[in-house]
Amino acid sequence: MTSVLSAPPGTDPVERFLHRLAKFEPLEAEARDALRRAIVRGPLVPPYQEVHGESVPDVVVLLSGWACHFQMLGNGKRQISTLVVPGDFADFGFLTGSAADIQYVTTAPSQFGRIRARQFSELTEQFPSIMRATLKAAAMETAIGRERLISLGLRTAIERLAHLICELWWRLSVAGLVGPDNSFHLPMTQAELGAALGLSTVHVNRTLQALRRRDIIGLQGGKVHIHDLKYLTTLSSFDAGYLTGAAPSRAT
Amino acid sequence: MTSVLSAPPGTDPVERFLHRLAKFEPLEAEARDALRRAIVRGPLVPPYQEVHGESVPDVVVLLSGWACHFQMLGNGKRQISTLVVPGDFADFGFLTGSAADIQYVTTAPSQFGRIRARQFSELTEQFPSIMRATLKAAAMETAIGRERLISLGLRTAIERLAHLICELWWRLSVAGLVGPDNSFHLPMTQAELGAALGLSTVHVNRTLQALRRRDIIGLQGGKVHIHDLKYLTTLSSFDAGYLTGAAPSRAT
DNA sequence: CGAAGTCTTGACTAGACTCAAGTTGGGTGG
DNA sequence: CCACCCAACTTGAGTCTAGTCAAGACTTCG
Repeated sequence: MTSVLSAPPGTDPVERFLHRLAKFEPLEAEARDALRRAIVRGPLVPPYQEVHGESVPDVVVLLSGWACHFQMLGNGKRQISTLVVPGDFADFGFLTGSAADIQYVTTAPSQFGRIRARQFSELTEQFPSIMRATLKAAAMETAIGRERLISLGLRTAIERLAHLICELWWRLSVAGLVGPDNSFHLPMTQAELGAALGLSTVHVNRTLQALRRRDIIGLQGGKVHIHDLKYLTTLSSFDAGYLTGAAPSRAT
Repeated sequence: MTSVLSAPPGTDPVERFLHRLAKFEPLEAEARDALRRAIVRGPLVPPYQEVHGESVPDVVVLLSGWACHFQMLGNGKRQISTLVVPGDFADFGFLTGSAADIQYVTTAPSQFGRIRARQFSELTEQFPSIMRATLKAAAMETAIGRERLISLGLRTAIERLAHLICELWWRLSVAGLVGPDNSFHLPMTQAELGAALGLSTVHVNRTLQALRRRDIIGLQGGKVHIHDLKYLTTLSSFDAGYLTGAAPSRAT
C-alpha cells in the first residue's frame, strides 16, 4: 500500500509543498532551491479568516491548516467548491494574471506561503519544469471539481460523503498527513460538510451516523478514523485515477 | 445590449474561434495569422461520435456543431460535465501534455479544427499572448464548472434549467450564434439535459413544461426561443460575471 | 457558570425519482 | 405513398430521499 504513496516528506511544510509539486513533474534540484528561496512564509492566520482575491495575483500556497473556496447565493445558501489541503495552491488565479476570481476561508489555524507574481514568472522561465508541474496541479484541481460534480449529479448522500472521505484520505496521504491508523484531521463542521456536498446539515448528521453505526468510520473532534477503507471505496465507487494523472479506468 | 457582445465575427468558424480567443487576450495580427495557418480543419463528424483522448494531445477546437464531456458510473448513469460550443477548445489536456483525460461525444454534426501539439507550443513561444489567451480560456472553463457545481448543489430543477439556458444564451451570443429573436440551436435531448443538470429525464420534461406554460421559453426541434430573458435571469440568479473574466458581483 | 456554536433527534413536507403506459414525429423500406 | 419503427417526448401514479422546522443535548471556552 505504501508503495503508491511513497515516503512522505519531512515535517517542514515548504518541503511538503515541494514534494507534492515534484510529484506532478520532476523538479531539478536547482528549481527546488529557487522555489525554497522564493517562498515567503506568512503568519499563522486564525480560523474563519476570509481571504479575498487581490488585484496583485501572487502565488499563494497553503502550507498548513485548511481552507475552502465557496460562493454564496442571494438566499444566503453557500456552496463550497474546493477544499484546499496543505501543499495545495490556494488558487490558480495567478496563472491568468487576472485578479483572483475566488474567495476562500480558512477553517483551521493556517499558514500560507507566498511567491511574488513577478518572481514566479521569472522562475517558470528559468525552469519550465515548474510551469509544467503547476499546470498539472491546476489540471488535477479541475479533475477534482469534475469528480465533485459527478457526486452532486448522481451519487446519494451516503455515497457523496464516502467519496469525499476517500478523496481526502488519498490527498492527505500524498501530503503525509494520514496517520498509520488511517486517521486524519478534518477541521470542518457538519454544516460545512453539507455546504461542500450539497446536503443539509441535518442530513449530513444522519448520514454520518449511518456510517458510524456500520462501523465504517469514526468522526469526532475534527478527526476521522477510517475503519473500513475498502467498504468506503466500493460504496462510493471511488477511483483515485483522477488524483494521479493516470488514465481513467472508469466505466466499461 | 449589443455593446457587451460586440459585433460577432463573420461566418467562418475559424474566424469565430480567433474572435473568441482574442476576447480573452488581444492577439497581434501576426499571431492570428499564424493560428489561421496552423489550424487544420477536420471532416464533418456525425452525431454521437465518441472522441477519445489520444496519447498525442493535439490542440482540438470545436469549429461547428456541439459536443459534451461526460463520465459514466458503474450503474450506467451518466453525468455530462462540460458543454462544448463552437469556438471552444474541445479539452485542455494539451496544456499538461499528458494524455487527454477526458472523453467527449458530439451531439450534432460537428467539425473540429486541430493544431499539432509541437506546432502549438512553438506558437506560444513566439506569441506569448496566445498562451495567455489559452490559459484564460481554461480559467473560464473552470469557472463554468464551478457555476455548474453551484447549480447542482443549491439550485432547484427549474433554476438549474433556467441557469443553463442563460449560460448558453450568453456563450452563444459571444460566438455569434444567437438569432435576433433570442433563439439558438440546442442539439440535446431531454435525457442529455438531465445528464447535464443532474435530473431525471422525466423531471426535465416537466420542468421544461413549467417554463413553457409560463411562456418564458419555447423549445422544439432542438431550437430554443427565449421569450423572457429577464425572468430567466432573475429566476436562476444568473450573473454573467464568470463568463467575462470580470470581478464577480455575487453575494453581498 | 453561562453562552454560543455544534451536534443530535423527531415529525412533517416536498422536490425529484421510478415505473409504466401512452403519444408524437421523423425516417425507412416495401 | 403509405405502413411501420424507433427514438424522443409526454403523462400519471406512487415512492422515497433529502429538506425544513423545531426542540433539546453536548462541548468548548471565556
